[in-house]
Amino acid sequence: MLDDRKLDVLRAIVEDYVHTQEPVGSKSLVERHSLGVSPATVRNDMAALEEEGFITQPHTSAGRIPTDKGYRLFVDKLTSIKPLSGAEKRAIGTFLQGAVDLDDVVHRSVRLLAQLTQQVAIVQYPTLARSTVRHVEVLAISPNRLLLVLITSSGRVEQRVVELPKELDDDVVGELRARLNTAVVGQPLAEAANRVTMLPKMFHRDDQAVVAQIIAAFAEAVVDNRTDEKVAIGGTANLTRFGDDFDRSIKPLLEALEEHVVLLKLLGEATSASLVTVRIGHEVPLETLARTSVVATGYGPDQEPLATLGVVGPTRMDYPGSMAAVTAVARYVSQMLSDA
Amino acid sequence: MLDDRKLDVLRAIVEDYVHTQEPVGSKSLVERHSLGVSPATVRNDMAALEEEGFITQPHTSAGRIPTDKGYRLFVDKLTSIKPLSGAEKRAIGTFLQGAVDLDDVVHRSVRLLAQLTQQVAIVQYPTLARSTVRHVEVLAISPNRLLLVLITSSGRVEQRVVELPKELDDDVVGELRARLNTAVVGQPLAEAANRVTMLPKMFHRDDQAVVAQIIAAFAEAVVDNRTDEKVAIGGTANLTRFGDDFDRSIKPLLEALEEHVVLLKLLGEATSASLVTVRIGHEVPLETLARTSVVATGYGPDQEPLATLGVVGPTRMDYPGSMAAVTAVARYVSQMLSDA
DNA sequence: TCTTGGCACTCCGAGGAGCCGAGTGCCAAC
DNA sequence: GTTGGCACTCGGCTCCTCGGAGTGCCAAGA
Repeated sequence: MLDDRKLDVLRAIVEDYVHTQEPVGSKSLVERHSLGVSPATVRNDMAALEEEGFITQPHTSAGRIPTDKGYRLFVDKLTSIKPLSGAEKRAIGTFLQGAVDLDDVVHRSVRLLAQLTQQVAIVQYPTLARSTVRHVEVLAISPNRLLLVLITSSGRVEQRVVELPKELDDDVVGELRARLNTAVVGQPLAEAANRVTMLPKMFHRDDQAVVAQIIAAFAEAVVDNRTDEKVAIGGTANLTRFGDDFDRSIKPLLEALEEHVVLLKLLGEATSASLVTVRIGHEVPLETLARTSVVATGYGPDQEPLATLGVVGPTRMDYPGSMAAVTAVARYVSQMLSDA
Repeated sequence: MLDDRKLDVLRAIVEDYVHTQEPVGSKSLVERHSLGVSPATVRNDMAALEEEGFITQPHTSAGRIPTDKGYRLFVDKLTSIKPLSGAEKRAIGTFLQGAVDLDDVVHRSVRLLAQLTQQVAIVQYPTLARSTVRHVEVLAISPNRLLLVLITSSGRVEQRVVELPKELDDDVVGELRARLNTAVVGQPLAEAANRVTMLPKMFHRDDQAVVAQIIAAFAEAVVDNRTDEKVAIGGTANLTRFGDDFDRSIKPLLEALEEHVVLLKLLGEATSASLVTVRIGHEVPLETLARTSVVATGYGPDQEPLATLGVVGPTRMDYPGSMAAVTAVARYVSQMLSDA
């Protein structure tokens, strides 16, 4: 039904349309690609492809543009991730080199990704959920104020200030620190909250109320999944490059970018670090973004996907290039996290 | 030269134009405002105002629109900051209530500001430069890795991981922590770096090299002014509301929003917390943003402006409203920082 | 001297006609 | 199955017209 030449035609249409952003006709197609057949033949193939729903024409007597289904086939079957140029690889290395902390890594990654793909880039912070507690610190920063610092295996540092109803002895603070650490260090965060519930009982009766309060704050800091919701965004200026027909999609996209919760839905679950997920047009879980595609992949140290990163752009985008950039950046970042 | 009525006319023009976004003519002006004179008279005044450069007409036989100079006069002389409605005040309170840490405060502020003004909001993180050291913590998080945590009076927490060439005794770490704290607690950050230079000499000869390295990392973390450059942005989706003629300004603005360094130039120096700065059109320090205005003010605990926050929008914006929102949010945030 | 009504003039922008060209579908021939 | 030919469609460009909003100026009135 769809022989090789028809697929070639589809591929050519996608490539041309992505490049020119204009409906592509049979004549220009045979001119720009050496298909070895005449425009009339291509027209026949196009009719077949349209019949199958892979392409469509904006109006009679215009060229064809790919449908979401067409892009889908293109991504699945007709292209492979194109390797990055040496220059690009080097750019990734130098760009990410010299990041001083997790924050820095994330920020550099978004910028890099935005620049490589000329699209909007999104990088989710490594989720706390699957990482473990590396250290907990308890500090009295003033007589009736305590600072809890939680350091995770993914290099993330969470802090929380706790107001105390009464002053706490240094000894008690020290004891608390020791007990907290023995209880939770090495534990996954999900588990940590459970491990500390019994701690207050181990303190002197007079202190139990206060300690319980601190522990509660700690548990909250651990459980609180706001941390998972943290994302960095870059390349919004590229939105203007999408131009013309995509204009009306800019607003909903900008709105989505502001709502981190929505954004994470866009990115989707962190998939294995080596797989890249492509969602095209209506496959995106937001009706308002029907003309938008998302290319994303998971990343994290030791092949374990802790978070997701990716790019967002018009359905008419350079899929091979984006997929290559996304996977490459994910690989580099994962590696940096493994080292750290 | 410019009698009261002419100023009234200018005010009316600005208000109408901001409201309708269309050039305003003499007739509609007398209809919508009770100026007590005929359109012909208004026309004469308009001619005078145009002569002086306060208004202009996009083309012959169109209404008038304010020039930057006109907005300037409007902001300086013709309007006062309009008080927020009770609902808005309450919104500010509830919105900022329950912020758990500095990060949270900043993010909530920026969202709030964007929502109140329906424009793009920018909030700079409190600069470290003028705050003082509240506490320094030194933690061995693994045998040859140390974590430095720096807590500032503005509630900000900076951390830095230091790789050690050799293992350090717990005693030494403890000593280092103690010495560091006595040396720098209460000092302004700018001073802190100087205070620690002599510290390594106070340690046992064997440890001096390692300690020097740690101290260097500490000094770097303190001096490093990347922290000043941190800003939060919100309300970019509002960009699409500006519409029509502002469209071509969107791209440069988005680009500026991505470059935090540029952004800070936009916001300008942190002024006294009670003063609000307005930059109109070409007064903005970026030629590409000639159709853009910035309303900003400093904020910080105890009337001391540590950072700047504000909104960015088209020159044709609601200045009184924006000024009110900016000052109100700044006041609330400052208060929260004082409490904390 | 300022204000007002009147009047001629300008010019933008909406709406419509007409043309051009790219592109299609179909058909008959190879 | 492929190709050239041909009639047809229709969007977009240009050109034109026309109405209306708005102006500037002037002469008369307060």
